[in-house]
Amino acid sequence: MSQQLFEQFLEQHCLKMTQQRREIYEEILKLEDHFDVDTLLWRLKQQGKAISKATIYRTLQLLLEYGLLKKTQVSPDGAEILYDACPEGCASDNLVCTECGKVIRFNKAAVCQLCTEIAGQHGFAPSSHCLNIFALCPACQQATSKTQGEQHEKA
Amino acid sequence: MSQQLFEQFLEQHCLKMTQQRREIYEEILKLEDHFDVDTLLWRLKQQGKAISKATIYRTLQLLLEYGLLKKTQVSPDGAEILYDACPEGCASDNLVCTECGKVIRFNKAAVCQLCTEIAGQHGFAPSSHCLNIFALCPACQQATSKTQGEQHEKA
DNA sequence: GTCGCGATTGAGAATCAGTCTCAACCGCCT
DNA sequence: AGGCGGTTGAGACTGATTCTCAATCGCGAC
Repeated sequence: MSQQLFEQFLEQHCLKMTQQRREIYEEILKLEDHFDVDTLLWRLKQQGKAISKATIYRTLQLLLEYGLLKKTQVSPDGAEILYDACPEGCASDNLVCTECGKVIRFNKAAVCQLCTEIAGQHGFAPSSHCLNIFALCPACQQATSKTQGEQHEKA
Repeated sequence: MSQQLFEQFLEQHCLKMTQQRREIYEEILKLEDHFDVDTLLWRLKQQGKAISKATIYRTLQLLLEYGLLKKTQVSPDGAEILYDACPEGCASDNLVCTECGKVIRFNKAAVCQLCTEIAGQHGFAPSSHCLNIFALCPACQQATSKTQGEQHEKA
């Protein structure tokens, strides 16, 4: 996804490309996969780009509306929500480590197929989906098994 | 899921079964599948059960921690979050109508299998997952196709 | 190049969901 | 019945997000 795409979107919807929108979007592209609003705010501030909170939220709102961004729940109890830059059309899913919060994005045709199938069974016309798999990453598995060696019962 | 189960959980964790907790949990059982905090608050108030906001949130927090409840994002842009009563162990998924917000819960072994497989491919040890399929329910499909008959191009 | 209009912005106020505080209260064990 | 510690309620508090509105900017028209 590029600046061009963003500009196209703005134009299509009779919106203006402003300095602020450009900077916010550039920063999102740099952040790649996923980020939270605080990080974005903080990084822009670090670069002396004094864009107001309101503008950042407004821009994120735009991106969400046009599907250039989506929100994702990154813990089973719904605690944290990150924004997740999302290449158009592609419903990318996340593999989230429940311990360290590491997120791996992936894109499996099988998931889309399954969703379409399930929706079809209920007479629904599928549009998109959102799958988060909560699991322990290799590093955290090691850490955990070590700890369990010491105290074998749960704390 | 029943009151018994809840009592077991409380006991296991050295927590007391109070009038308030019982009433909140009863109401959640009545609400079945999914609900939001406002609905719960409102319904309890309707019944003259003047349970404070704080207590309700505290109880929900408990249920979340012990996995008797989970949070679910019910729109692609992450707008609404519902609590979703969740029978133990079973990771149930949702089919959500993007138009009217109707939610259908389902439970497909194939989804779990796929998640386990994907996690495995990345060396992750799967624990749970959360899948929401966003689609148009039959009723809303009809409504939409009618509208499109009148104005065939996008608004 | 510059004019003008409507869209956009910034600063801070407002809102709102959720959390915290702490004294009063209650469940449960003895 | 008595007492301890967990639980509750009311409302203050917090922090994220949205709103307000005057000042500013982007961009098409001239």
